[in-house]
Amino acid sequence: MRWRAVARANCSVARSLAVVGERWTMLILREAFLGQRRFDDFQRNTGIARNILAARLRALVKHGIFQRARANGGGHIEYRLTDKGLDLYPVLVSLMRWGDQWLAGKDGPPLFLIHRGCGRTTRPAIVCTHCGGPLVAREMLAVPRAKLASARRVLRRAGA
Amino acid sequence: MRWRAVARANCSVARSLAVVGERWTMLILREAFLGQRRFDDFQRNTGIARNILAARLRALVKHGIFQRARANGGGHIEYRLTDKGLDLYPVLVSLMRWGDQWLAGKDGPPLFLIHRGCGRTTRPAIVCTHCGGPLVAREMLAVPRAKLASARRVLRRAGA
DNA sequence: CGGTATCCCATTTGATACTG
DNA sequence: CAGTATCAAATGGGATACCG
Repeated sequence: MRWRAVARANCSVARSLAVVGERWTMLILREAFLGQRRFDDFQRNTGIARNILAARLRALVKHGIFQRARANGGGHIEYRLTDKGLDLYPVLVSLMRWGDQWLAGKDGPPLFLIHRGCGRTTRPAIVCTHCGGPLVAREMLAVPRAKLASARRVLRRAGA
Repeated sequence: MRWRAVARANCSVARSLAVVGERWTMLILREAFLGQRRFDDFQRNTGIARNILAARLRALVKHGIFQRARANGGGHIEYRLTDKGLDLYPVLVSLMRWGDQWLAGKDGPPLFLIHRGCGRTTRPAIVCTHCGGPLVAREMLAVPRAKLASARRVLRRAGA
């Protein structure tokens, strides 16, 4: 299979990767979440080549992740995260958390996240929206929509 | 900058991407989380070229994400997720959720996640470990370790 | 089954220079 | 500032065949 076919796979992971899985794209998004909005700032902070950056930004705008606009007053050009773009935050945070946990030097994580709502530094976790418990891979079952009903039956019978 | 330098960036996102950010790698991991463990199954289910798959698996083993071993009884060869590998689950789930939300066809998401613990299908979310509230990008502040103390002061003074 | 070995092509990349 | 233009070099990708 060609990589390009991945965009049309019946899998949300594959489709997402087709949009944000290219090299550099996540680092551009990182900068965006850190507050950067301008071409040259993206360029400097990531070290990406200018032509590649231009291509990535174009694609991200096309996919509705950035909105390209002039700053207030008609100043410079800005790339602002749309709602669709902002919604990628969990992906970035998950990557960061994993790196914090498994790849950090002995100084520990370089960056901390403060949750304005509660004013605390937080180590975000992914949880079950029903029971609030942390989602651990081993406790999860992935079921294609067609098999949902039967999977539920089996689980119930098993006394879960 | 060269891409290779990214692995040594002082940023957990960049470092993580250096390990799992290559093309195909996430799709291999997806298969692993769906229960696959064998070369040919990875190959068939992802459509990746065999030589590339071999290279990716080698790298993932080297990075301690897979453990390569013979199946019980000395049968075939298996790639099993280590703890480090299993810990990538949130990354995969976040990608999947974003795709579910923004890229799914009109049939809706192709795959559902059942949390064995509570027996319900769940839509995982990333939350603050302190207050339990959902983490929304706009409500977060990223602070380099060196500026942690001052950032906290400012927040407190602001009455947050 | 679980890979290697080859070979070739396509794409990506990075550097640099240029422009309105 | 926000890009284009160009171009050489590197890498990655895919198909196929082969092997223990």
